[in-house]
Amino acid sequence: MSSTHTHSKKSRSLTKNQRIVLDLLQNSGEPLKAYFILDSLKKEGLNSPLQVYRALDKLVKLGKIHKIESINSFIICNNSNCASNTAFTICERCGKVKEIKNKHLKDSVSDLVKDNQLEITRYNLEFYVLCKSCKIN
Amino acid sequence: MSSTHTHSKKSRSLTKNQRIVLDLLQNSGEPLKAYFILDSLKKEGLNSPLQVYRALDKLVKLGKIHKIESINSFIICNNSNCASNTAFTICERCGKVKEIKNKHLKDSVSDLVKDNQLEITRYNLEFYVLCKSCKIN
DNA sequence: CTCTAAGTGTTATATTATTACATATGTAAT
DNA sequence: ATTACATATGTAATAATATAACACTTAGAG
Repeated sequence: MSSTHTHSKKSRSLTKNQRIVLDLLQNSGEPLKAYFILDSLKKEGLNSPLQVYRALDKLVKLGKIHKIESINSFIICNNSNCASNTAFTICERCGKVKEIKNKHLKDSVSDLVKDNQLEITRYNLEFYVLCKSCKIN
Repeated sequence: MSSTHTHSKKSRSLTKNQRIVLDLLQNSGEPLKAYFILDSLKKEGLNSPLQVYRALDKLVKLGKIHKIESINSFIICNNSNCASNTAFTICERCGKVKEIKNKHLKDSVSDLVKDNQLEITRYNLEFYVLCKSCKIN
């Protein structure tokens, strides 16, 4: 169908499936599970787990989303360019997840990685916390 | 049966299932998957996944083993008392996993956690690396 | 001995993720 | 435009990982 709209030279533009999965994660802001994403996007035409996993894989590779390993969930990347490095806090009580934006923390990690002569290609840091509202109650 | 051997007051002694799972992980030294453990211990009398998962859960709680989230595997704890805090390197090429024993690194993490006013209850750090032998070849 | 917490054994099922294969699409080079 | 190639798609089947539910047993404290 008339594919003459402005797609210019950007081979980086996302496909339809990648787009709708990214949009959902963007709008949610929370970590979502693959099968929840599938259910949510049935009406958009997603029918099988594979369609979701393929989109997720691609988005992870592009650095647009992250996988939080310990809860098998995916979340939009809030940093402009964290590449494949991730750092999260996860509330042990309510499960709330936040990406750590703190540049100082990330720099510190980078430093201590160097100090310890680890040749790191990337890292995934999961800090379990008691979040503010859970601490109060 | 005669349970008159010296179990003294230590209610901390492991049960049979916990024991054989721990022994397997101890002897292996590598990360093992739950269903691999199940297969390996069929001859010892383990018949169902649940028996394995229950033993693993308990051993994790006791701090005797760790779960490496990103590969759904379990590994013996090499540190005397890392509680539930874990730090691993994972080779991106061969998959080899090593627990980071480096006290300096762990101290540094603790420090920067304090510096950043994160109230951490525990953490799981996964550093992806290119291990020595993979770097050479 | 009795109570209780923890562990066991088993079946069934839920959740998470991949394999395989045929088809379609986008991009670049001819 | 035609070919070639990498990437993406759609679909069905299945693999891999983990938990629920239930009846029963064991170990240790009082």
